[in-house]
Amino acid sequence: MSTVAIPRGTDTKERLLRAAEGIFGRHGYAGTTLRAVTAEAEVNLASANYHFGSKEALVMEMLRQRVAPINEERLRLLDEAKRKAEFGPIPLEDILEALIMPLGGAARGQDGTDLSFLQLVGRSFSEPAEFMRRVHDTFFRELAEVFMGEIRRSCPQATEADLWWNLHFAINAMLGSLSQCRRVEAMSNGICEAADLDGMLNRLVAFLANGFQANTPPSRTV
Amino acid sequence: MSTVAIPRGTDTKERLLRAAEGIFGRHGYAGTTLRAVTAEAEVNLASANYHFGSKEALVMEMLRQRVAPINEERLRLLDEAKRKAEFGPIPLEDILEALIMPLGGAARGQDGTDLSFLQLVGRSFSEPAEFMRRVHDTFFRELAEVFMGEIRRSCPQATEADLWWNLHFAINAMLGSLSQCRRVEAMSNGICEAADLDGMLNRLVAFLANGFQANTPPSRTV
DNA sequence: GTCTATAGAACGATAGAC
DNA sequence: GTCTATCGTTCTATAGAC
Repeated sequence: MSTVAIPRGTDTKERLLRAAEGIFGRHGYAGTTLRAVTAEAEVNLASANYHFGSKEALVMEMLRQRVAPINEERLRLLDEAKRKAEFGPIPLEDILEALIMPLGGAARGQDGTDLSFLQLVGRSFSEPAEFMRRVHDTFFRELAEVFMGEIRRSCPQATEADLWWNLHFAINAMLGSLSQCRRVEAMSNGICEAADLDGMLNRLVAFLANGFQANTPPSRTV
Repeated sequence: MSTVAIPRGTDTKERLLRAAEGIFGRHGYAGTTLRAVTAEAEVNLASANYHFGSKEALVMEMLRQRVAPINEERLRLLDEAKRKAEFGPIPLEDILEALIMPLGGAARGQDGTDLSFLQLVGRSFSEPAEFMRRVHDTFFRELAEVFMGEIRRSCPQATEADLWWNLHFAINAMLGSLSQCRRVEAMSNGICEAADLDGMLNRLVAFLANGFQANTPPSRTV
């Protein structure tokens, strides 16, 4: 059930955050109980409320600490790509790489690839809990604006609606495909391996870059 | 909070299924309580267990009744496209339309477009609950095999790994984008309208058809 | 089939000793 | 900061009257 045990010597607050990450990623917010978190963290039940005040605050803090560095890395890579393009339009592939690759980096811990982390990120986006959607929207909205600025410069022929729809499809394809990456193994009878993180991410970038070429389609009847 | 009231005269079992659909779509399995379902259905709390035996059985039955007709329609459209192509390779757009458009049809009830239904379908795929993933995999695996057969014939140049990865991306983009379609409105400041179901689905088909052109990408370092 | 009532377990949160 | 103990709530599920 548990993944890798949290090392001894880690203090209670940190143990709680790490345990919450695993449980929340596996069971979602409503399915996460403080009893399960404190058991996995091997700390007292009361310590969760002592350190964070509430279940909601614990999960929020966990999410914030995890998402913030990823977004920073995304902006760093985007900036790097901008300079590489000598401040002209950035190739679409490079923009998508800046968006996607930091997820791979964050999933690669010292104990090898941690696919459950991708599940965590995906779940945080599709959570039914209202407060979580609000926070995640806030996190993501700024980032989306910045990325959209570069995408717009790289696709001058597309309309605003084209661009936003395609970005919407790309974001959801990214989060869904990565968080559900175990399914592709079952579906393909093992032909595809989710553990090949680089292969997966490169394929995803290629798929989305192609998808982004789609513009307003002609009306279609089925 | 509630959507459209369930009409009078509907029998208890049906009322429960309809109410479960709304609540589950909005709050997920763990967040769905029989109290909320029976309250929305305006029936007695005990009736849920009387008619279905358990919360799990109720949600399963609701899902089964909803997903089965959609999959039938998908196969019907695929067959129609096959005949239209005179049993040669089907254009990729037509295959994707057969996969996607039935979701739009199912979301269009007599009371206009019901976007919460798309949320329900998306949620059923990303549910953390183990039993639900198992069932959904079963539902979907057969369908994926059939569709993959046609996709394979339409993309003879692609490797098996290419095809399965791209199908994986397409399925997740479809479910994620549709179930989270409200976000695109917020993100784009109203430029994109999720209520324009046809526009959304046509754009999605175009995006995914382009994405599918992507094959094994060259190794890439970031 | 539909109700009331409640069993029995799990939940988040907290009071208060150490 | 960490514990035990427990409060008050909510949950699924069921027993039993009608």
